[in-house]
Amino acid sequence: MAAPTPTTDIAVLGALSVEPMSGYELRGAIQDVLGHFWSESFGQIYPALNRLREQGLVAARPGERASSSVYSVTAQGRARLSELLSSPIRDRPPRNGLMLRLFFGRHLGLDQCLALLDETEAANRAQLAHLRDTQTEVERENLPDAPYFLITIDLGIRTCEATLEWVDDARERLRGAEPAASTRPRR
Amino acid sequence: MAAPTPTTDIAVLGALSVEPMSGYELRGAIQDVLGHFWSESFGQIYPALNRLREQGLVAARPGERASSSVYSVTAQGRARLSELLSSPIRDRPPRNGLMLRLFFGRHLGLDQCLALLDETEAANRAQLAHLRDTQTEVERENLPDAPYFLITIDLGIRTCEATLEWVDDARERLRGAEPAASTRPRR
DNA sequence: CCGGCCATGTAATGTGTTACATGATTTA
DNA sequence: TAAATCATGTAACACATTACATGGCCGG
Repeated sequence: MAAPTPTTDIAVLGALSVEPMSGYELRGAIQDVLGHFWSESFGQIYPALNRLREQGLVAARPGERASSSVYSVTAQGRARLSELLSSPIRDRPPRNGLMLRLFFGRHLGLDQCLALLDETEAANRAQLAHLRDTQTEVERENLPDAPYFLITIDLGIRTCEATLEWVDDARERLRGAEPAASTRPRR
Repeated sequence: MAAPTPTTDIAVLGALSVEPMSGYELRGAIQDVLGHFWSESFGQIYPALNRLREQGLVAARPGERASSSVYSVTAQGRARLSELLSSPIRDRPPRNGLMLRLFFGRHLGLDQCLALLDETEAANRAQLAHLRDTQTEVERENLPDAPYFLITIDLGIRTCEATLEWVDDARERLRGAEPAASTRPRR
């Protein structure tokens, strides 16, 4: 029902411009490589592929498996991609659940705030490791897109690093602000 | 129509717990103070306030103006806030339009990529200045919430700083990768 | 031969913004 | 007195996820 929006088209045309693949693989590729700043679900991808095919922006050829298709970008599709990339950026307003909870953390309690910081640390360490792996892989492959891929990865890495430094600092600050709260027994 | 979700309730109850205010002021407060990580529209706020009032979580008293109400959190509301703050975080998957465009920046062209970096720099400088102002203000007011407010502001500042450093680096990298493209006259 | 992955697709549902409608109050 | 701001609220729309449904293929 929901006609996918132009932004989904950018992700789909862009990913297919790097390498032709099936809708299923497309989802995986977007998750793996663009996962730290983008996401697409099957509910968006399949309708988008069909629509883009009807518009002549992608071409489908039978895949190895009977039920699968391999999609590739047509010349028109490349033109459309350039056009879409120039279109104004309209991001949804931010909604960061972690920050919201920490902001009102006084009502949550010190222990739970520290637990949130622990989770954040773990998530960012994992993310950082994944980004470094991807970085190494991209550097090895020597694609024409490499400089562009690498700067986006670099921002991800810097953001993770800044967040990890912040976690350490935030922990100390919260412990300092309410020294006895976490160890005080309930009377 | 759309029943506001629990996350809106956190923002509304949390903001009102700091200081009672009208729905209109609530929007402004969320924009000013939580704006770098959260957002609520009137279409969410007003239905939420009415629902929370029916549930006895907030109380409304007439404001200075005839058509306005000042909402404050009740004891039940405070309990509910603590509960909501402990609920699992379910963020929407990320969708960063800038990163998406830079990732496929080869199809956009060097000049437009550099323009995107310029916009990013300007936006982050402005954001950083605003965060520093807010930081100073919070430190001056000496609220019990201050430590929690300050750590969220600090993450914002660190993220801006990291992004600004990244912009410089990204510019150099892109210029180095396609040295002649930006100055080459069209034949 | 069965569990898990590959593969496609649709319908229902949730979530949230934008646009619209209305009117009081303040300020220039 | 006109424009801007304060103030509340609803309806329509846009966007995306989740759940569901279906079936082929492969390895153990």
